[in-house]
Amino acid sequence: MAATSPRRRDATKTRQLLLEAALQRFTRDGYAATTVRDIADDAGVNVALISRYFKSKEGLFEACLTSSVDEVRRTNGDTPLSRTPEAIARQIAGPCTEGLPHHLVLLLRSSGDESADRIRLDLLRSYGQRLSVAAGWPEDDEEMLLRAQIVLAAATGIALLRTKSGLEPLASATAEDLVPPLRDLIDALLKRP
Amino acid sequence: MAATSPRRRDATKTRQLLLEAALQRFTRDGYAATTVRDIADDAGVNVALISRYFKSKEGLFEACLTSSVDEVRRTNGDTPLSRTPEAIARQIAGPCTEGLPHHLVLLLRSSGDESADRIRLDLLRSYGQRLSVAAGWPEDDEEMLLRAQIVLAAATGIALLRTKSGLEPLASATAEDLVPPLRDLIDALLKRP
DNA sequence: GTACTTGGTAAACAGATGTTGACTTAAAAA
DNA sequence: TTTTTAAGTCAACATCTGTTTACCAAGTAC
Repeated sequence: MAATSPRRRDATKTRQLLLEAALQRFTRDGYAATTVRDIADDAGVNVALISRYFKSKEGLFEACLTSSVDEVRRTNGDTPLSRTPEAIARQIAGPCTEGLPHHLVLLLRSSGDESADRIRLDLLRSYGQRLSVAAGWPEDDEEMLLRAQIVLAAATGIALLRTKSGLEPLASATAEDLVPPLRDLIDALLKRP
Repeated sequence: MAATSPRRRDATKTRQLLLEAALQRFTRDGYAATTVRDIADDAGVNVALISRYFKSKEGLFEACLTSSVDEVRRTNGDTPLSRTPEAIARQIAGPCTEGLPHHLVLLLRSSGDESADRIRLDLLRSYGQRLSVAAGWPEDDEEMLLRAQIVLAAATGIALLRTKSGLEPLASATAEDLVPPLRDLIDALLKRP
């Protein structure tokens, strides 16, 4: 089957549609406030297909989470510290204007499921460590790890506050607006003396 | 009725019990994931009393929100900038060890209700403004207001990450651990040149 | 003690929600 | 064309959730 002739019935395509719709809903409204019927309607497919392709609502949530984790890893993978403020600013500010979901915000959503929580924790931990190391600190420096995690927390907090409350001027600040303060923040927390 | 001889049937007392239980649940699990039966069980009272004393689940949530807003206003009311890091650190770190709810985290919870969202937004806005002014900036400085709101976002992000994910060392950092990085963060974002 | 007010309880309700199984139909294989 | 496989639909289910109503009982006033 050539990629140019799309089947009218395409399992992978509808799976993708469901994943994207779920990503948006879960990120914006959280796990509990989102119904499978909402997601299915957004995707324009039948509700029963969620159970078919993802086994359950929780399965779909986990799929969203891993997809989001991959995206974050891919986007901010090997950014040097000097470019971290821009990377974070783009991560925070970019999606809001493009209608895409905030990957960082999804990381704060919880289904109460244990395996989902582990996925989330793994990313947060490794990302914090990467940040600390990128700043030029030894891997086992607990104090700097704490500071790196505070940077992470700040980034997620900003992303969340932007989407949840229309707090101005934060809510509609552009990536360019966010870079200078983020640079100050990151420098203050991670810069070597 | 003397305060020393508690009535076995005390409306204000059970109202308070419900409020405290709800505060804890809403803060920890969010609005949608919390059921009125959970709250009633925690408080050790009948479910129907929620509708009686707070009209509805949303009414109870709003009561929690205003109570939390008052608490935040009372605690961090007129703190000068020099003592802000300690105040925030205590706000973030204190409750976690005492089993009390994180007022900052509740501010990120949403019921989808409009009036609740306005309460939340009002506090965030005024708090951001107060922070900017406390740092010695004119009230209408948009750029500094943005920076103040980023401080606010960082604080809430930290509080949220501490409660939601067991991200170490952030999750079990004491108030004393948090003060130095928070001071660096606040100084970097708000200090006059 | 009796009447009355009020705090509390229990059961039932209507609607929503996640999930399942039987059925239909489009596409591919024969 | 006929058969077979897979994608999608539909309706029902069991359960959960917020709310209401009717009822009970403790405390107060008479």
